[in-house]
Order: sequence, then structure tokens, then C-alpha cells
Amino acid sequence: MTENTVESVRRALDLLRELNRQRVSSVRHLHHATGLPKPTIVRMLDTFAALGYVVNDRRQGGYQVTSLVRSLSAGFHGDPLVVEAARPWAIAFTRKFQWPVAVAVLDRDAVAVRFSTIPDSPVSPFHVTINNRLKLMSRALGRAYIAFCPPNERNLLLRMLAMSDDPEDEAARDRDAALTLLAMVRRAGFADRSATVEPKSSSTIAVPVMLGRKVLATVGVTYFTSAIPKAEAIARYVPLLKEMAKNIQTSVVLLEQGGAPNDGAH
Amino acid sequence: MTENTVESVRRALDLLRELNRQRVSSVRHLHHATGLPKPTIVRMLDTFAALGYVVNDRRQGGYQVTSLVRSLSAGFHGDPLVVEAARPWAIAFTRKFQWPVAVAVLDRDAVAVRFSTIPDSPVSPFHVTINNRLKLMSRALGRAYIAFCPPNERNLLLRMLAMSDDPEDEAARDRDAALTLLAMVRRAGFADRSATVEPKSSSTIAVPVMLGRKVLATVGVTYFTSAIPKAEAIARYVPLLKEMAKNIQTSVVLLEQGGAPNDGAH
DNA sequence: TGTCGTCATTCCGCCTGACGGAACGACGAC
DNA sequence: GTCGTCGTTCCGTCAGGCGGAATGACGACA
Repeated sequence: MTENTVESVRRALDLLRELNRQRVSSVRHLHHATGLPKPTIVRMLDTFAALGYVVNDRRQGGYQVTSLVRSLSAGFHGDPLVVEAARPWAIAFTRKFQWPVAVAVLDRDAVAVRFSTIPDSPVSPFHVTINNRLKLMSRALGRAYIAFCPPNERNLLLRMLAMSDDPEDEAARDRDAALTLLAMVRRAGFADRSATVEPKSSSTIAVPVMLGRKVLATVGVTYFTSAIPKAEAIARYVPLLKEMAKNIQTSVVLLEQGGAPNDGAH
Repeated sequence: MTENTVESVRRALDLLRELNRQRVSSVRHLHHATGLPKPTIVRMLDTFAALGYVVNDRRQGGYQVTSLVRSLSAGFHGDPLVVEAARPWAIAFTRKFQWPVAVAVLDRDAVAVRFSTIPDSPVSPFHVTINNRLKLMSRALGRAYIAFCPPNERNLLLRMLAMSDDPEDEAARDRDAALTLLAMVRRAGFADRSATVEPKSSSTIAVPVMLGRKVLATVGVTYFTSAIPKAEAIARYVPLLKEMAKNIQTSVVLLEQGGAPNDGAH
């Protein structure tokens, strides 16, 4: 890394980020994920625990972060309003249905996950994917964006993707086929993940959060393909996702107006 | 600190927490706040910057955290639903009126700040107070809680406070005087900070977020006493705080119902 | 333009703090 | 009771982190 930085601190922050990627982390998992020797990991974890950021509970299966970690990010509030508005709805969805929800916004030629309820989900072994950029043509959250955004924006995005050499953008090079695929997504009313990308053990269904003709964000639910057949997942969760997206849209409108729900002026 | 922890990591996390307490931090400020020598601070900051957590911009006046810090806390989602529901409303309030807003919930015999828009406020030199416990009889957010909660709960809290030897709990020892003070707060419809506690350069006005007869949370706005006279602050912001509290309450109801605003079933 | 004060940054000799392989303890499966 | 695996502890080693002093940058002021 760059000259004159503190290697112990780099290691500690890598470890802390990994701790935040699932609800509970074992020493074995952290060893695999970071490559650090276990004595080093335990020493770092003891340091986090002494400061209150982490607790260790063998009954829970390992180490987990505490509410104090919020003080390490409290100074950053740069998410769009739609992400803030989406948070409570996503949390409520996961509480009710157990599967984790992600909220993503456009980030250049992909969508970036800005909120995830993976840590809230009791059935999810998935990793928190905050800041992960998801491709527009292969990932559900991305496809939901590019399918439902205005045609001018879609054309621009397809031109950007056509110039990419990323294999996951390859679908954008055959423009007619891409437009046909996206038309199918619009007709279906939701997007799912391409069958050609990993992981195969799970799948994601996503819908857009619209404001007028604009896509503000996309929201998706991820589930194990072995736990529920795809057709059943679609039948059950697409209506619920659409309802949640509608609620998020309404929250955004109310927040921007500063008005009250059930306002007589409507 | 405890045996076998990593001192460099403890220092780094102290520094990172301080960086999160205001929008921009100078090396001088960080030196005063943490006691670390400046070369140590610069080396740590270079480490954070190399990893992407911090940027340095002399034009901005120093160092500030980036969106990546969210990955250091993304695994913790333990806030009550009312705090999640309150977040976007608090952010919208600060964008509109500039003064920072805090959201607090009961935490044993005090209220704890669970969300603050201090980093979003352009006029605020206040420090983010996430996790700070604020006393029930002397702080606005605390007083708003104990004044408006159900009588049984208030009696229990007053008994707990009467046994405390904290000077800020002293007002609870004269039960009749305490009840009189709290009755005045209820009549006024809002709480402010006791004139006997620091800092004197600022003040806070707070109101409860009610659900039925329960107080879910309290929300308050903090302002410079030199920038706006108290009477004017009250006249201007109390109605706005009440409106925001009402919106938060409605959001909580909708989230718990999973229903849509303007639902025809009403 | 030159000087001054203050802040940020760099240098580098020092030494102790962090390291990690080996060993040990705990625990569940068989 | 034995075994495998995971978590934890030990401790000799050495290089990583330290911080006072020096230097650079910059704005205020005459």
C-alpha cells in the first residue's frame, strides 16, 4: 500500500468491514475472508470488544458488531432521500417475510447497493453488499433500472455498456436483443437475475421505485433457490415488492412536500 | 486498556469516531480532541485515505469521511422502527431549516440519541451525539419524554431518578416540584433545556412522537442562542417540530400496517 | 514585497508493540 | 474414550509505529 500508512490499522478496518457483512462471524470465517492469522484476528477482536464495538458470544456462534459501530459512520449522510425513505420499509419487509431486501441507485453504468437488510434477516447467509456495483444487464436490481428508466436514458446507458469489455455487459452489444429482453422485463413488471451469473444458489427479484417517468431506485429481495421455487417466489414476492415500492414512492413525495399523509388538501 | 489489545487500532478508531462528529475536521482539531501527536494523526489519516474512508481537501478546510464508512457499520440495524421512520423526516427538516435535529429513545433512566442530522447542517458546529445519554429532567429530549409518557411510567422514572446521585437528576428529588415542572411542559406542548446545564451557547427544543398514550421517541432541534432569540425559536420551530413528529407517527403506523397512504379503506 | 504566526506535513532514530507458529483448551461427533 | 476442529494463549522476534524537531505552505499585515 502507499508509503507511511499503518498496516495494523489497515488490517483492523478490513476485519471490521468483514464483521459487518454478516450478523455473526466466526474466527474461522474471518480467517478465510481476510487471510489474517487467527492470533492476529483474536487480538484485533479483543481490541474492538474492549472499545465496545463488538461482542463475543459462543452461544450466538461468534462475534458480532454492536450499536456503537454507528459512531464510525454517523458523520456520513450522503444517501439520496429515496434511500432514506426506503430504509424503514425494507426493514419492515424483512421482519415480515425474513428474506433480505436491497436498495440500489444508479452509479454511472451500474447500480450501487446503498442499503441492505441482510444483517436483519434470520435466514440469510448472504453478505452485506453495501457499495457493491451491480451490472445493468445481468443483475436483477440493475435490470429493473435499465428496463424501466426513460427511453433516452436507456439508450445512453446501452451505448455506454456496448463499449464495456466486462463480460456481464456483453448482453448490451446486441442492441436489438437487449431491447427485446428489456421489453420482456417491462411486460413482466419485474426483473430477475440472469441465469448465467453466480451465485446459482440464490436469486433476486427486483422492481423500480418510480417518480413520474424517472427511476429513483430499485428494490429487490434475494432468496435461496433451494428453499422456494422461482415461480412461487415470483407469485408471492413480486406483488409485495411492488407494494413496498409504491409505499417508498409515496414517502418520497410526502418528504419532498413536507406534507402530512391523509392531508385534506388532496 | 485491557491486556493484549492493539494500541494503534484503539487510536485509529478514536480518531475515526472524532472524524465522524463533524462534517470537516482539521488536524489541529483532531489533535485537541484526541490528544494524539500531529504526525501520528497524519499517518492515521493517510491510512484512512488510502483505504477510501476519508478525503483531504484544503479548500474544504480539512479531512472528511466518505460514503465508504457506511461499510463499517452496515451490519448493525438495531434501531427501533420509529428511529428508522424518523430519519428521512429529520434529514428533510435540516435541509429546509438548516438547524440540526436529533432523535432519541428511552434508555433506562435517560434518553439516548439514536439519530442526528448534525453532519447535514451547514450552520452547525455541534458534535454528533449518537449514543449520548441525555438526562430526563434537564435535557430537552429527556424532558419531552418524561413529561408526555404515561403517568405510571413517569412515576417509575421519577423514583429511579430520585435514587440517582447525578447532579442533573437532582430535580427529581423534590417530587412535587418535578411534577409541577413537567405539567408546565405538557401545557406548553414542548420541552426545552434547563437553564442550569451547559452549553449555554446553544439551546434545544423537543417534542414527543406519540403512539396512542406511549412516547415512541422524542425529536428536537438545536440552535445557537446568539443567532435567534428563544421566544422566536419557539414560535417558529415548535409548530414545525410537532408537524414532523406527526409525520413520523403516521409513518410508523403505515409501516406497521404495511398499508399505503391515502388508502381508500380509511 | 517581506515578515510573521500558525497550521500541515515530513524526517528519521529509537524501541516497544504487534506479530504468528506452536501449543493448548474446549467441545461436539462418533 | 478418541478424534477432529475450532477458539484461545504463549512468547521470542523484529520491524512497524512512534513523536520531537524541522520544514513547507499559506494567509494576514505593514
